[in-house]
Amino acid sequence: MLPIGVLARRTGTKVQTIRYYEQIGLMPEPERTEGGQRRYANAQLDRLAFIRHARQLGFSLEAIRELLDLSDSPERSCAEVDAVARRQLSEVEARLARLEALRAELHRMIAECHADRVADCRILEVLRDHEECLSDHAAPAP
Amino acid sequence: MLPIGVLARRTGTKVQTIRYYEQIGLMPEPERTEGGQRRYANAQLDRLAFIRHARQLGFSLEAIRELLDLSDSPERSCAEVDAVARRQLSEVEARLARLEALRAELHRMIAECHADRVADCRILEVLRDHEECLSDHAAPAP
DNA sequence: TATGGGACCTACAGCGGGTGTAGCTTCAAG
DNA sequence: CTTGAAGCTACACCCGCTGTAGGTCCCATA
Repeated sequence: MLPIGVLARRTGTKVQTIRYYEQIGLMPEPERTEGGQRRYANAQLDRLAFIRHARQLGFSLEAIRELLDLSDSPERSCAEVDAVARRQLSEVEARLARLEALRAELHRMIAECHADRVADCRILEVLRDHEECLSDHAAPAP
Repeated sequence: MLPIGVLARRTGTKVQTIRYYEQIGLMPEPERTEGGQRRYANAQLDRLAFIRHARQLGFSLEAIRELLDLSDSPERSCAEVDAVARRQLSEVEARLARLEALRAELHRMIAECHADRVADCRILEVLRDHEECLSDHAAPAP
């Protein structure tokens, strides 16, 4: 039975984050010592590792909740898991596309500026005047 | 003198967002009618357009504050403006790199899964077991 | 000039996904 | 038995907004 700090170290999570996951129902309430401290079984360690890994891949906590639910019913079709992963992939691809447009615009802005004084700075000019901007870029990555 | 709603429409900003910018000191306090409603001059319209455009390019409100300050002193060197833009560019590039790694991993996960049942799903397996993962990916885009 | 209804006002709560702090209590090694 | 690290709860805060409640103002039309 592991105390929360060990769980934290082994999964690269902050202690507060683990308590936060418990609060939002992503981690189950663990056993407690007589003094009220949390003690985790190995299953909880695995679950937390799963959560962290999915977070690193950019899955939202809601998507992770869904994946965990699915993973608890091993006889069901894995098409749903596939769908969650594909959705995540297309979100990542959308963000990539937006960021690539931003990179291009920033590049252009910077390359165009050969001024010395702020008054003649192309960068500020482009920011001031949307017309000078090539893309009508979408919002930045969330 | 424009009421807040007109400013909002012309810059594609929500009314609440403009009030929020005022609250955090990014937009100046405008004049008011006798009844207490905000009335903006054209300079404020330009300033808001600048802010929105910079936001679309992914600049943080802090960076925008810096750019606005710089743009208020036209005799200064524009090297500082350049630095802010380059910083933004490298942040965008870092996010791009991370997202590209994530995309590759998600692709691989999805491609490898030919299972029917959740029990044999490769996607969940990879998520469960970090060792199966190629990259030791950084955190997702913030 | 009265009225109606859209636009405006303030104040505050909430989103996601945590992080940080204060002020305690508990655990375990020496 | 002491001590200090680690744990506990409760709450505030980060960013960048967005939404809501409950009220007030403005101005075009009748």
